[in-house]
Amino acid sequence: MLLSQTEENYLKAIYSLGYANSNKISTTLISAELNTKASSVTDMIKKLSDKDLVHYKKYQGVSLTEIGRDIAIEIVRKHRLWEVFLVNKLHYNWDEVHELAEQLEHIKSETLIDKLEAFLDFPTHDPHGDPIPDRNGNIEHHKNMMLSSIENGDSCVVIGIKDSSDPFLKFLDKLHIKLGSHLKVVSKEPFDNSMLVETESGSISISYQISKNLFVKKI
Amino acid sequence: MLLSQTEENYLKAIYSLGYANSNKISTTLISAELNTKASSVTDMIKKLSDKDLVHYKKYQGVSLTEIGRDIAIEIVRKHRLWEVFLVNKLHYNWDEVHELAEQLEHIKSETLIDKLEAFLDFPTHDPHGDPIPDRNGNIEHHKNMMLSSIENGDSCVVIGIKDSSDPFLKFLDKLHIKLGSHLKVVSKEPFDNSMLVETESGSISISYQISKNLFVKKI
DNA sequence: TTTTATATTTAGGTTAGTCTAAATATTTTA
DNA sequence: TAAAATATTTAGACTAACCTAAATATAAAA
Repeated sequence: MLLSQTEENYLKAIYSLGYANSNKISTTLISAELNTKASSVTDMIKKLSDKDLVHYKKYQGVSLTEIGRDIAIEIVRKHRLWEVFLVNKLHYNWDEVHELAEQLEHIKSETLIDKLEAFLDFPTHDPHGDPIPDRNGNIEHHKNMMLSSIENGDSCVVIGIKDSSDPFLKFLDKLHIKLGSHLKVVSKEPFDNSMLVETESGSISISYQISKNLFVKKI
Repeated sequence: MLLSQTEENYLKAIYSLGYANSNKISTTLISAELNTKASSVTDMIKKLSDKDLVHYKKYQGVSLTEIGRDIAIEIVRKHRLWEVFLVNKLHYNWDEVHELAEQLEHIKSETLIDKLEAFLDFPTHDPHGDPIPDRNGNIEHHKNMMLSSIENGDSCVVIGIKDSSDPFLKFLDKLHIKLGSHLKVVSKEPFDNSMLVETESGSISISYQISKNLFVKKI
């Protein structure tokens, strides 16, 4: 199945939207994700449906077929492995790599990605803590524990970022919070759900906005 | 100047055709190089001319402007650095990397290629012996000495391949000839211009076809 | 449950890059 | 140098991916 970059981007968008939302994805959601118009999405969806990559009934939204999902996961795999390359080998910062990986993920080759994976020593997670699917499309599920759900007095390690947008990552840099950072919840403020947190470099106040976008593991 | 992949490919084609041929490149030559029709080339040339990337007068052929050549050289730089990455880091064979580099050379980034170059320890030549332009577009000129011009009894080292096509590279592999190989010309056959050559792994007969596609340095 | 608001699809148009076929230049050959 | 061959350009058409505006379907509110 030889797909255009655009087709691949649609599949990826439907895949990632399927996580946050139910299984049926609306035309408008996709158009928002891809910065296109709803009518363009309808066009493309018909095409993808003809190729049996999505299930589609007029006005009922879309979902990925098995083949469609396999392809989407492969693109995610490529994206995340390239991100590891850019950060670990070329020394980019974690907030600089997304756009570049969006380009690199579309490079077509039977062998490239497996060779890259070996070269990188089979990493399991990308620089934002997101799991990297293996070559068969198996992908670890994020345990859904956010910093916001940690109780007073408990400690945890940051293992992932939910919102990997540029400004959020830059903000975390400023707070000296990164993957692997140890955090101890000192107190929580019921009024605005903010929390006082002890980090390696001192105590800081963290808003609810932030705390519900950090994946953590209790220790 | 934000160019499409197609535009970049036209510039690259004109640049590399300009080497073998005179400075004015014909429509037909370009169409042969890019596997398109002459009429398509005319269309694109007008577009590139409007952008001041080529000099063009109807029926007179094209040549690159200074800007056009700068861009072409940058693409060549990207292509060759990616080839080094694929061979040195991902352990591809030298005959497997061209197509992949054709894709990778179009990745758009202000910083990527310089970081890649540093990561590769500033290589000066790609896996086929072609010189890598520096970031200012300076590129070493191949001294034009081919194996075919070496005299009886003289020795040389292979420093480059003129025709880097897949079958030719595979053939060299079979003869155990690679960059750095030492060759001694034992005798030349005036009839068909073939030559008897001593290599590290024995004596072989080399056709004129082959000998005029190998760049060498006398030792 | 009817009306209103919103979402989705259809119809028709645009641009980049390609094509074929026809028209026009240039070059070669006689 | 005139005729024939070849090269180049123009004209008109196609596809992918997008758009706007209008039409239709679904969902929400009165």
